[in-house]
Amino acid sequence: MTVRPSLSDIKKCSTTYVLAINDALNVFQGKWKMPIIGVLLFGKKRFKEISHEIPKITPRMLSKELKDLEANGIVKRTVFNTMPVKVEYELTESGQSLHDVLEAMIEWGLDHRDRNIG
Amino acid sequence: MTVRPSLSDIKKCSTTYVLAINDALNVFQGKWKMPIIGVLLFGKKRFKEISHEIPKITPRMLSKELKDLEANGIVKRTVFNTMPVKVEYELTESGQSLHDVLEAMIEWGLDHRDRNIG
DNA sequence: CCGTATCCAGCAGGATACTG
DNA sequence: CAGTATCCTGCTGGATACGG
Repeated sequence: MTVRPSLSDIKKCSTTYVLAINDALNVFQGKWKMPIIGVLLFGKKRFKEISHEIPKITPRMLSKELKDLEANGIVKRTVFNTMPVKVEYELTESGQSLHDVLEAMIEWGLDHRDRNIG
Repeated sequence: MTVRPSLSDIKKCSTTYVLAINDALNVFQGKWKMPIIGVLLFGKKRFKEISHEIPKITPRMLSKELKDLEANGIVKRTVFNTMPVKVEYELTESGQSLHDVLEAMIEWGLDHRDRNIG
């Protein structure tokens, strides 16, 4: 287990965390990547299943985003030579570790909506 | 304090959290918003100060992003009628509550870099 | 079932110069 | 100091149709 300075301790080296933020953003920025990761946090899924759980995503975008995520080591793709073909997507360790980020985002999203409506 | 289902409990209503994710993304998506919020988490700052702590950001982008954040209730802008003019930016309550999201992102960014290098 | 190909609009964001 | 104005490029992402 690595000991890491907390946010309030890195005041002095202010650009350090800006780089880390950019690393994170480069990986999951965009309209669809986080929703995809969110779906895959529940386990392996096939292309059609992911597509079905994310409203309005087109096959073009889903395909493209899955490739990006695979290239960044977030998602693993497995092809089964059955007939017809079966393809499964699952999160790598890196991908699974995005759980905390995603949960923080969801929590904040719900709170923010509460604040701006109720 | 509101009781909220954890990520693993909302499996059944799968689209609920997709909406929350989108709420969050709509607010802080983009190359500069999170870095700006990160800087402001350390306290009130003037335009020039923010600009100085975020490498490579142009005044055009900083101005635009600050306006967006203000419109979304994340940032508060205060003008002092001194000579020359002084303007201070600070986070609202909503903005401050992004602390957890940001810290999760930073933590993940550092870990991800470790994994892909060391 | 699991995608690709093609086309296209809109916007994010950079460069540069200028203003109250 | 705190921004605006203008111009421009490339990416993001939607629509639609087709292929292995």
